[in-house]
Parts: sequence; C-alpha cells; structure tokens
Amino acid sequence: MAELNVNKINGQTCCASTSCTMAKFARIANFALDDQMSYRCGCDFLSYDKGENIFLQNSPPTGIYCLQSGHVMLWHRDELGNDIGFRVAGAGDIVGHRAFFGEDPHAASAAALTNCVVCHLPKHMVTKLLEKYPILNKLFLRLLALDRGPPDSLLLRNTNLPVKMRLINLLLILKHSFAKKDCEDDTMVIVLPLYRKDISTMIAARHETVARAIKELKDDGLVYFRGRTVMIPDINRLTEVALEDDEV
Amino acid sequence: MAELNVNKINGQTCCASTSCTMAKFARIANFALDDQMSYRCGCDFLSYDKGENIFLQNSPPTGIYCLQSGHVMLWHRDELGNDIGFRVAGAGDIVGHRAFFGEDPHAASAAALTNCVVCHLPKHMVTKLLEKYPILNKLFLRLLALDRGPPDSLLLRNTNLPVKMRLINLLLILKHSFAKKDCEDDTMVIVLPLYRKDISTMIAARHETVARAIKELKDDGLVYFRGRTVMIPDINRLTEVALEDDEV
DNA sequence: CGTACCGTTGAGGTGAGTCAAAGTAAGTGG
DNA sequence: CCACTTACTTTGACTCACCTCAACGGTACG
Repeated sequence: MAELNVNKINGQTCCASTSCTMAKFARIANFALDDQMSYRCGCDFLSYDKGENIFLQNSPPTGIYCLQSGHVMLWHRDELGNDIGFRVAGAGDIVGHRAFFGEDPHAASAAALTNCVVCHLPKHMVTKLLEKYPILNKLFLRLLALDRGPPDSLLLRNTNLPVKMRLINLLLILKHSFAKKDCEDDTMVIVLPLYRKDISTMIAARHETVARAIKELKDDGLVYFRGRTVMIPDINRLTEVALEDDEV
Repeated sequence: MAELNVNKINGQTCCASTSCTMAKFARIANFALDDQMSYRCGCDFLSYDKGENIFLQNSPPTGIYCLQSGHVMLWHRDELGNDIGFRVAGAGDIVGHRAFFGEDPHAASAAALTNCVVCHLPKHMVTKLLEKYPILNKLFLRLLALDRGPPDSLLLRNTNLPVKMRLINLLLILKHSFAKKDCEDDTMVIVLPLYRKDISTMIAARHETVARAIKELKDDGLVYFRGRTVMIPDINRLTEVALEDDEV
C-alpha cells in the first residue's frame, strides 16, 4: 500500500449530512402521504413505549420506518451474545432501510430508547413512492452510501483508540442530537437517552470499563456525568483532546 | 434490550449474494456499453500494476469502477495511521460506488493486489445508464445495502473474538474467491494475494499476532500456511471450530 | 421499605500490542 | 551464478489496557 495523506474525518460531518438527507426524505414522504388518500391508507403510524422493539434482528423486512418522534437504538447481537449498538436515530431519521433494500433479514434490532412514534411505509408503498418520485432513488442511494461507512464506525469501534477516546468521540457525535440548546454559561449539557450499558455497546467496551473511563474524564476535568446528564465545561478543549490523541 | 434469538450468520452467504449482484450489473453494464457507441466512448478501460492505487482516500469520486480482472484491496487509514482493510474485490465486482453515490470523498483507497484491468464509468455515464435502465437503481440500492453490513465486518473486526477465530473467519470468507478448484484429495488449497500485513489489516490485528495465530492453527492441525499458499486438510472441521467457539 | 435495576469500585488474569532481533524469500545488478 | 539489497516473516520478552468476577452503593418505584 502506497503512502497516503489522510485528513481528519470528523464524525459529526457524517452524522449531520446523513440526518439531513433523511429529514429531506421525511418531508418528501409526508408530502406524498398528503398528496393521495391511497398513499395515506398504506402508511401506519405506530407508537412504541421505551424499551419496546420496532423490529428484531433476523426478522424479514416489511418496509421502511420513518421516526416521527423519540429516539431509537439500532443494535446487533453477535454470535457470542455481545450486543453491538451502532446507531442512535432521532426524529426525521429512517431505519430499517438497509434490510429492506438488501432484501435480507434485519441484521440488527431497533429498540425504542424513549417513547416514540414511527411511520411504517410498507413495501408496496415504497415502490409506489419510488415510481412517483424518481428523485427518491437518488436520495436512498445517498442515504445508504453515507450510512455507517468506515469513518463513523471506526471512531467508536477502533480498538487502537483507548476506551476513553472512543467515549469522547461518542459524546462529540451525540452532542449534535442531544445537546441542550439553552445553556446559560459556556457549559454544554447533553441529556443522553442511554444507560451505561448502551454506551458500552456503542464503543465496544464493558460497562465497568465505561464507568472507569467516565471517572477518568471527571478527574481530567473534561466531562462530568450525573446519571444520564453530561456536562462539558469546555467543548473546544474536549475536541482538542480527541484530535491530539489521534495524532500521537 | 429484549431477549432475542440470533441465528448464525455465515460470511459466505453475504459475500456470495453481493458478488452475484455485482456480476449481474457488470453484465448489464457491458450490454449497455455495446449498445450505443456513445456509451462506449464514455468508458475507460484502465490497467493497473500490482501495488498501484486505483483511487485514494479523501479524493473526490469521479465515477464507479468495475473490475474486469485481477484483485483489489479496499482499505482505510485511520487517524492513528492504522490501516484497516475491509474488502477484497475480484473480477465483476464494483468499487468506489459508496463514495460516488454518497457524493463524498472516498473513505478508502483501492490498491491493486495483482495486476488488473478496470472499467471506469464516469459520472455522466452512470447517470445515463440509470436513466436508460431503471432496474439499475434497484440493483445499486441492493448492492449498497448488502455491502459491508454488520455481520460481515463483525466476524472479522469484533475484538470479542480472538485473533485466531477472526483469521479462520477470514479464510472461510476468502476461500470463495481464492480456493483452487483442482484439488486432488480433500485438501483445500487457497492462494491468497495477501501478505501477512494485509491479513492483519483485515482482522484488526498486528502482523506479528497474525504470525502467531497462523502457528497456532498449524499446531492444531487445522490450517497450513506456506507463504501465501494456504492448505486446509479438512474444511468441515475448520468450519466446525469457527462455529463451536462462537457458542462458548 | 423491599425489590430491582443501574452504577461504581476493587482484585486478578490475560490476550494482544510493542519493541527488538533474527530468519527467509525475492529480486537486482555485476 | 553469486553477492547484495530489500521486503516479508517469525520468534521472544515484556508490558498494559481491558475483561472477568465479585461485592457494594445509589436511586426509582410500587
């Protein structure tokens, strides 16, 4: 393999653009739904309580899901029984599209992290929508292409990075979805819908190790956890630490 | 996260179906190429020597690449300078489609493992093809959806599995592409176009660790390496070992 | 005021990384 | 055809981040 100049790839850009694409589709889809009564009939709005599963790993896909509200965790259970969380989806996001277009059983389960409302678009309806709005083909191609590519997952699952760094990267990614907008001072407050266990599945570590990493971050004065509330006094410093350590 | 019954997912089914889709596209694309002279003019056939790069990480995509012959390794260099190989593509396979449809710089580089010939389909041509053959939309959606999903990559990169097991899984996946058909006795012979270093990037380990794992497999009587030639006396036993250990 | 779950802390073991060195194969040029 | 270079491979010794197991503290809720 020849030499190569690798620029930093920040998780946030990935996530942001993916969300953007999905939100766009959501708008288009809703437009389509309102457009014809027949379409509206084909679309089910479903409510899920916290903890419920929207679909299960290994079950055949029946359509695609569009989140109206709430948050969903996508996770895969491997052969050893380890759970691997790889995405947190929020309002406007689409889930279940990979299995749908792959025409393969779901490779992951989708569990509601909070109460949520989901719009289920059954197969025949997706087909109709794609016919009526060819632009959707392009959008879905883009969505699949950007979804869970190397850079995003590698910041969190790359075991060359110590757990502490993977945790920082996770926070930097999740802050876009969960940071409270109304911070008086510079302190950034993030309210995660994730337990320690959920965090651990996302960064490929045990929950005990996550607890220890959290303690380290507190000792460093970088991040303070209280339950599922996270306080970051200086977000720039945290970003710097993430980049610094990457360069070592 | 609720209880869940997880069936075994074998790498081979994944890889096989993806290859199949790609080969199908290649046929369709070639048909299209012959169909109109204008199309043919827009398509460049390029030769690459072993070791050359077809495209580089972080460079903007210019089209998609369809392998006519030879083998290509897709690899990503992370922020720490670690190389991460995640796919070996062969004749009929498509590469570079993720960046192309994602409209993002390449997240990986493609390096020729052996001398190879590649058909480069520039953007305008892909657009034309998609218009002329709408079925291609569906094929590409399927290709992207199946490509590098959780199961495939997790068998190789999941650090809950020891290196030896990840190596076995890699062999079981690569045998579909590289096994010699003409084995007299039951011994399966695989000729990999991969150095130890390349293997190590694919299973998230160091090359020294790979060497030790290879030695262990030899001591177990499961697999014999001689350079890049791999001999597997009893492929069924190897598969069993892979499945057994998964269940522990 | 239990019960159940979540979270923290400690002790101990180990798989795999790191560093260093020697061995082997594959070209290259004289 | 043989030195010589270069790249690939193996082995050993050492270290450490993380896992495992186990116990205990905290908090929510009926």
